[in-house]
Amino acid sequence: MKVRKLHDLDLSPSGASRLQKELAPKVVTGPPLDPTSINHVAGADVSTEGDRAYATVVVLDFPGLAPVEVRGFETELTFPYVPGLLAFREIPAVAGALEKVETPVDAVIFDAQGLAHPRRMGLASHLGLFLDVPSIGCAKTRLVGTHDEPGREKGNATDLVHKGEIIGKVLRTRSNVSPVYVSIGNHTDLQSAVELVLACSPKYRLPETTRQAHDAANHLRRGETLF
DNA sequence: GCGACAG
DNA sequence: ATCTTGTCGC
Repeated sequence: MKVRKLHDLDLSPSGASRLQKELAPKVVTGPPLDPTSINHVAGADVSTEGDRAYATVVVLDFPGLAPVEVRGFETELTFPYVPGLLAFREIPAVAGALEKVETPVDAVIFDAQGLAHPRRMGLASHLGLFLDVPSIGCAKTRLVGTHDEPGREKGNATDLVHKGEIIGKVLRTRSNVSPVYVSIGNHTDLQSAVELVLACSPKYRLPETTRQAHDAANHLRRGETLF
């Protein structure tokens, strides 16, 4: 998969925050995704151990969700975890794994926020700026924004609002499980993002993409086999 | 100043 | 993210 040349991410926290503000206007919201034309969906995740990062990307056929390709990339972590600056810590590792993907992918779902970020530049949007395919953010917990509790049945969702803007959706992917936070990464719209995440979560709370990528990342970290 | 805070 | 046992509920 092509990952455009990314700028230096080795900045100071304040410099990183400034960069996010100037990149935010570059995100393209829309157009909608046509599920019919989606043949492959990818999921990415990172497992860490000390200062080492183990990133993986799993490509699943769609709508079957069977894995067709798994890639891993290991590198050193140079940036600390700072709420709001996760991209600067994990992008180097994830980008390395994405570059190894050979299967044509139609959309990527990241285990992070997209526009649902204080400066509208979560990892899914940031990395999405360097990809030619639509990206989506699907996080397990909230970073910013307020929302009402979505209905308890699968498919229910409420708006995630921040500073008067709808920055994402709080989606119940299964009945009676805690909801996930879905937001636009780049090159797609919120409606499509929600539908794709739902289509990828037929059995578990988290989409199959993130579940499998998470498993693969742990395998990589423990030096086990990747598919 | 206090509390919140993706992974 | 990672460290960790049992336990409550569908």
